[in-house]
Amino acid sequence: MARPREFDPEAVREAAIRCFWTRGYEATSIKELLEETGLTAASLYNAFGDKQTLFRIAFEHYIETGINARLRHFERLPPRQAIEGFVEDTVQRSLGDAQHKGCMVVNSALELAPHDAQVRAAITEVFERIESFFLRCVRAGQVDGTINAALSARNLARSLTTVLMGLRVLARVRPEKALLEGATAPVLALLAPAGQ
Amino acid sequence: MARPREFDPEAVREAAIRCFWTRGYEATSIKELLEETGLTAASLYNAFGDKQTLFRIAFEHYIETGINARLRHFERLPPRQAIEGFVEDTVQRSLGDAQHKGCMVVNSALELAPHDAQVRAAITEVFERIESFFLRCVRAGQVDGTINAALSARNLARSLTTVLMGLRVLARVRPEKALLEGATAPVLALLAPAGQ
DNA sequence: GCAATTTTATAATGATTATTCTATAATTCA
DNA sequence: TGAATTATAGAATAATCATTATAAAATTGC
Repeated sequence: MARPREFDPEAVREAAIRCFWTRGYEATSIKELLEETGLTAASLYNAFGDKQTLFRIAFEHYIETGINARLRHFERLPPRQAIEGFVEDTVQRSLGDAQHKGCMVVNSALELAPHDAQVRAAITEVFERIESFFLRCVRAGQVDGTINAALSARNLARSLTTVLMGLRVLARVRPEKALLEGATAPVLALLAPAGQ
Repeated sequence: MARPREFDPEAVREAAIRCFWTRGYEATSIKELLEETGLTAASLYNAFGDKQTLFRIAFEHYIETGINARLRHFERLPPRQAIEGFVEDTVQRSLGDAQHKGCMVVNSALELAPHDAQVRAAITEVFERIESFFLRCVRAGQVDGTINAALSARNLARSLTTVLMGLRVLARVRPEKALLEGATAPVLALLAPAGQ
């Protein structure tokens, strides 16, 4: 019933993710977004509202593809392997991240969460989802004997979540293999049943 | 030999720390700094150079008082207590931080380190200092029998450092006592010698 | 008290910020 | 084909950004 848009909204969303992920929210200007997306200001505002709305759209999609999809993937593995796999995958991603972009959720947790209730709510949800992923794995592993049943499952899950966040911080400054792998080793070793 | 300045440079530095700590570098405007310090633009630029220089001065002082002084304090305790004390102190600080400002070093690690080599160098130094504090404590504790000697001291130190960073991230979003204390418990329990 | 020097206050600077206005182009339904 | 609708391009907007120019004020050594 009207002129069709010339751009692909998904490609624009991906370009927005690249911008906000690399520089953060404040440091990304509309000008940069226009250059990266190839849109004009009018098209971007017409299609996405304002900068804040575009960020939220990009952020939600990052959470879905960068966090939720990964959790669903590792959740299918046996519990001990699911935990190790998710942690090791995070280390690998950090080491392979040539631009040191880190994790967009962790970055936003520091830049935006304290001053933006909506972003904080989204991040809280992510953190709780990661914690409960670990919690389910630990409990299942304690049942099938692959994880030490003497430890508090809840605290272990929280500790694993915390290590994950800490890795993302360290990696933005010192993305060194020995450091990141060394940091995870004692916590992963802690999972081992008492006998072994 | 000339007109004396009317302001106290140390008070200005403290005001700058408050601004940059609360909002970060980019989000803090010169206007805010002038309001918080009570200075005029001419005075601030005359005395401190530009925004970047003022940040560096504030940041260096934060590192000295907020990190180095604390490390020196806990370093005097017996090794196991030094580790536990430093970690628990960090948890307490996070819980008592009504504005959720977090740690200025961790905040800057994400906002500035990837794009500012000088800041990255300062933060790398801090992270290495924390790691070597933990390393000295772990080794001493393994010698005096208060820490499990079967574990890799280097990896334990790295793990403790990582947990510390992770706490600062979590606390900016979910500053809950049970969460932060629960997250540290397994790693601190890990230190216990095999017998106990 | 005067010259020299530095700090102040005020205003102005040019650049960049996010956002919107105007007009034209491209489509669909009738 | 024409009316309605939406997308585009390009320029304009007002606000804010960090920084500096100008000139008056306050001190010291002489």
